[in-house]
Amino acid sequence: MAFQKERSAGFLANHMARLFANGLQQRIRPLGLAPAQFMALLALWDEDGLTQRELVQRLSVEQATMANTLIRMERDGLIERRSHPEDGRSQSIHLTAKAIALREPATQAARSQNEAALVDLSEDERLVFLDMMRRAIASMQSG
Amino acid sequence: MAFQKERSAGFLANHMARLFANGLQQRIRPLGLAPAQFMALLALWDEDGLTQRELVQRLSVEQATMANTLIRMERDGLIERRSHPEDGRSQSIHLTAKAIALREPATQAARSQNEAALVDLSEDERLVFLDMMRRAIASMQSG
DNA sequence: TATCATTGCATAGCATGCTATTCAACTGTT
DNA sequence: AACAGTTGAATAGCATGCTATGCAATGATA
Repeated sequence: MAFQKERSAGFLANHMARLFANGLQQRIRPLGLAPAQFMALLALWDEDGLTQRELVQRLSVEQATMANTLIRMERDGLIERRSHPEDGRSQSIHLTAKAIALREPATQAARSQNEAALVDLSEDERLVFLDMMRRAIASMQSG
Repeated sequence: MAFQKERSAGFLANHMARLFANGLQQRIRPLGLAPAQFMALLALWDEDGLTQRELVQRLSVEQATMANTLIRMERDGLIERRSHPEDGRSQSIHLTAKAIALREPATQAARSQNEAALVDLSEDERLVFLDMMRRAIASMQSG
């Protein structure tokens, strides 16, 4: 029996995630944001002054990935780093006024992209869909 | 109302796709394959001798992305290019014996990864899940 | 206290994916 | 045949993500 990519959850997940990322990128590019920067901002809008390690935990990416994203965010004037008073190894990451001001337009762009993706699903189906994704994530994380 | 990433389809899709890719990578690394190479092989196992343009259409990636993947596949001895008899611009992409031999173990690895991801979903739920992903993909492609 | 392990972060190197650009080969039209 | 437009592919440049290393600061322990 042949392996059919259209019946493969992994293939579909990859394709879907690329479309999400591309769509979000189109919408937030005018704001001067890239998708991974937006993800980091989500965590920082919720709680400013996190350390790199805490961002890594909240976004489930590798430390090296976050380090590079933070370099680009600092370059783009979205964050500044302050030395941590209690631990000379770590820094706390703080939003600039520019980044704070982007909260509403950026989250609105993300909501708009989610809506575009789920437009064909009913309200009930959307809840089921999100739940199934969470369950797949949990299975892959534990396994 | 705050934007909550755990309720965002895009955020979950990104996370899920990364876990799929990482899991597949672990499983096919011993075969000397990378995830994007596996995706290209899926199309070529099904139909050998495709052109780069045809691969682009089947896998829904940009031409430049496929060009780079093919460079790595040629480097790794998975494909060879033959000049197209009817069009001097294009080449047909052919599998090597090495790539042909990888079909069974590689597709088995992918099936295994899909199973690990969906282990918590019933057979009916899996069908619903795949269908919802296809619908989200269709919505984002058309919109 | 001297040593060893752990932890937080930076860096190198690579794969994947994108946009933009370039170039050569093909097509169609005049 | 000559020109313009189209198409197939390569390349440059960048973002995101990963693994593997290295290093300095911290902690724990003999």
